[in-house]
Amino acid sequence: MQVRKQYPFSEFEPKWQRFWEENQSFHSANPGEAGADLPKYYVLDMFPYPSGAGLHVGHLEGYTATDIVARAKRMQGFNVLHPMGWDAFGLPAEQHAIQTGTHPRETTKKNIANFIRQIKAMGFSYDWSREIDTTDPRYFKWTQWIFLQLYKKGLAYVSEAPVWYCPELGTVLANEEILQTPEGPRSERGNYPVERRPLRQWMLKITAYADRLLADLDGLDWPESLKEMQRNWIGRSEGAEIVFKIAKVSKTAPPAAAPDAAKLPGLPEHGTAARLNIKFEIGPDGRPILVKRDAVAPTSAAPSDCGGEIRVFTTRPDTLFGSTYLVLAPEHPLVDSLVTPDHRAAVEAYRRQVAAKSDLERTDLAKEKTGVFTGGYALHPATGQPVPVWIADYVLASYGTGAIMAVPAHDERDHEFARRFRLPNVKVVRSPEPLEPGACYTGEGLAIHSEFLDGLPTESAKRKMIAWLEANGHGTGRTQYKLRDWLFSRQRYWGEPFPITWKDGFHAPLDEDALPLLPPELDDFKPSPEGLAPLTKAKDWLHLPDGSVRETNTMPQWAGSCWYYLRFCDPGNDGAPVGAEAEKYWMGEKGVDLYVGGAEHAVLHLLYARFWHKVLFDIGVVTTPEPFHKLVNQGLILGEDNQKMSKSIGNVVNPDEIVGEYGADAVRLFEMFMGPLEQMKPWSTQGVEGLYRFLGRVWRLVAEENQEGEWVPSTKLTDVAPSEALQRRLHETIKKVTDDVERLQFNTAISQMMILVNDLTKEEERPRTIVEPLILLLAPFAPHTAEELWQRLGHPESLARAPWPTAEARYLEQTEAEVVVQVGGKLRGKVRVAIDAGKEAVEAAARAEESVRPWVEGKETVKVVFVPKKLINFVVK
RNA sequence: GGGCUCGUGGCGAAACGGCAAACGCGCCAGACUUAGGAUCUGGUGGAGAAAUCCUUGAGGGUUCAAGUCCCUCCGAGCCCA
Repeated sequence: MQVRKQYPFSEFEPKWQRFWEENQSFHSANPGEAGADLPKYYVLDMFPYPSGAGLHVGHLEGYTATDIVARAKRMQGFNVLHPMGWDAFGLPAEQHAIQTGTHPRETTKKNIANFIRQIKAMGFSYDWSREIDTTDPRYFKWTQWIFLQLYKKGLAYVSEAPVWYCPELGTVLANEEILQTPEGPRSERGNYPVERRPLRQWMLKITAYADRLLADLDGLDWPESLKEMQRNWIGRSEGAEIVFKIAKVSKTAPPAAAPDAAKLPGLPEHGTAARLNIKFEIGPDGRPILVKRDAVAPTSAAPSDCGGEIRVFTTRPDTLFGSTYLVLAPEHPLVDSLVTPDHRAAVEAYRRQVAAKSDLERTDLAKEKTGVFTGGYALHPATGQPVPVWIADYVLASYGTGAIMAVPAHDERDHEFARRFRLPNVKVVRSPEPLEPGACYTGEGLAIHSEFLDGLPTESAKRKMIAWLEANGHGTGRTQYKLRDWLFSRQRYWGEPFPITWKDGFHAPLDEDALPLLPPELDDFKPSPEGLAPLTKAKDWLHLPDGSVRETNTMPQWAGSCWYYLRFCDPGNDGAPVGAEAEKYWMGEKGVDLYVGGAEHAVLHLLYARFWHKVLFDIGVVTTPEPFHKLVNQGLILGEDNQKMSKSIGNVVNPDEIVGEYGADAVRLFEMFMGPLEQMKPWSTQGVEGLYRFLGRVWRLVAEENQEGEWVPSTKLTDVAPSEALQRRLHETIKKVTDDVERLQFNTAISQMMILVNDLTKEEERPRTIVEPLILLLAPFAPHTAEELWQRLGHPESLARAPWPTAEARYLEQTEAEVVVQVGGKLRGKVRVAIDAGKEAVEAAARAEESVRPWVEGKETVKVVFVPKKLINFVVK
């Protein structure tokens, strides 16, 4: 049964969408165009991956929030940049291509068309002339160009890195597609086992920017929790790298000869590992592990590989004298040369045991520390005494140098391990307060039992130890980052090809005027069984006349999203990623003024984009060091059952249906009314109905239905002068809505408009001078309804750029105030007094108040607290 | 295990240290109606006949005054390990 609509949204919503499109109502003026003299405001959504599933209500939340800001700012006299585009390279379309043979371009095109339909049905005020698509050659030409700039600055290098490979699917997978399960790592798709395989990879040297990425966080208007996540991800720790000489090696195993690289699984046919200065050893699992990387960019982070000494990293060099043993990661390359014959069996057994464990088991579930003694010893650099070398899985090969000096007295994990294996414990820091005997103290204090450090507080002890290490050649001060270089290549078809060729084992960049480099046409998108990229199949494309071959990896999906906000400023520019003038105007001092998107991008996208932006800043393409000034994460929208929306539970809300039933404006309002933008909150279709009713009430302020069922001007809407109370309510509303939009508190802005509408509904005659500003305030939230009512009120022009109402102080002024009377902090009554009444006057009025008198009479008043216009509190005995 | 965020009616939520629960959903009653799952009006945290008392995860503290600030604990979520 078709329920009668309260207002004809299904007629006027498409009508205004058409109007806005035909009139280009939301065109943003670039420098040189009319309108560019206005101050700019850049409000950006994280552009979506156009999936086959279409938009969900979570997208709509962020998009509605930014749209409200964009529309309000336009009315407030800003030249607003509010664009939309497509992060359209990606795995699902390629996976679909592998299964069906449909070219990813076709799937992508179809999905984008669907997204556009859904977005336009919501009435978002995007400037569609700026639409960009990362898979468009006119766009990725510049993605490739930026890669070349990174390459030329030495920030792109080749390495041999292990990647996840799934034999069952015949493809490599990104980290995000791997699930950690109790049975070990598995593919998200299909739940097949996956394994690490070393493949030639491009890396981007984001670590070179670690310090700036960390330092510049401070000036950003981002959620503190998000900044903290980035800080943790970068993971800067200051300390020292300390060298322990190996005391005696009972059996020196000759280093495993580098096997013929071409025979290694997964190496490209034109593999040139040896010339790339890549060296392998055979790991404990029989697989090759990388020990040395590309000579183009040697990294100092490689585990110590020159036998004879063990390098450890510590943040507490001041505790060196308390170090009683060393621990290597079981995978550490030095283990083989350290282990003595009588310990070899135990070490091998332990390594097998560790290899079988998932990372989860190694860390979280491993309550009891495990490890074995290698039989080997190292010399303590300060005391010259031999210290035993153990291996244990609580030390990870991938962090620091893959080796630690254990200080049981002052590190929890070392303490636990030492107790379990009865290793000695030497206290070298005195805690300011006495501790229980045998306790582990990890805080700061004065150094003891540390010879030349004795008596120094921790900070100076650290400095002095580093100086001593450096002076005596036992180590150096060092800053360590958890952040590692960015693995930038994928063995995929549907991504940007690298503008790189190979010849005789050397890579060379393509000329900039050869860009864009298009991917070859293929009809089979499967990677080869060895995990080679699909591009290797396109022999014509691969081989160049001069005998060189093209790079066959493609860039990851992150690449296109690293700079799209710049392209929006100047999308048609054929000579540069963004023109200088457009960049200067739109990216201004603060870059993007407001950026809204999901918290799932808190680290990767936002860190990668900041990195690229800084590189572009260094080469003069952009004028600010940071891209996004203010960032807000919209909260997740749960299903009506309070669970995460998922197909399998069947609680997914389809926006098309809801929009069809209640209209886009009701959905927009509800999305904002649910609660604070940043908060996680459940969907409620009944709640949409509430906002639908609200819009119906607003509609009926202006229009009423006649006998024929037509909407005609309401007879109750008149030119009567508003009451003082109504006038005040309007100006309160203007003030609150204006402030709340600025603070992105849309839920309370809507509440305030509801209060005004409720007041108006009760009036026999509704003054036009109140209703008109209300419609303008509502316009950013419910633009179709507002436009339609604005027109019905007799305005020929769209209100998209109508001036925003201003709250006038004279209507907000009060002559009287209601003062709360408390006795002993409890509410006992209220008195109305003149707005400027002083303490004495209010006290007298309060004491005279009937409801108050019994509580104060006959009692001694100790104190009277008076807050003008608010409260008076009698403290009695 | 560590870090961060958060616990308020039946539900979503409001609340510069100053009247807890605005606004909406739901529910109850009334009006208008042939009708109401439309609209309009009123009510709606708990106990109590009332005066009044109790109430913001639990417990403590600071303050004339605490949902809000501080400490301990419990629980949830996110991130990291």
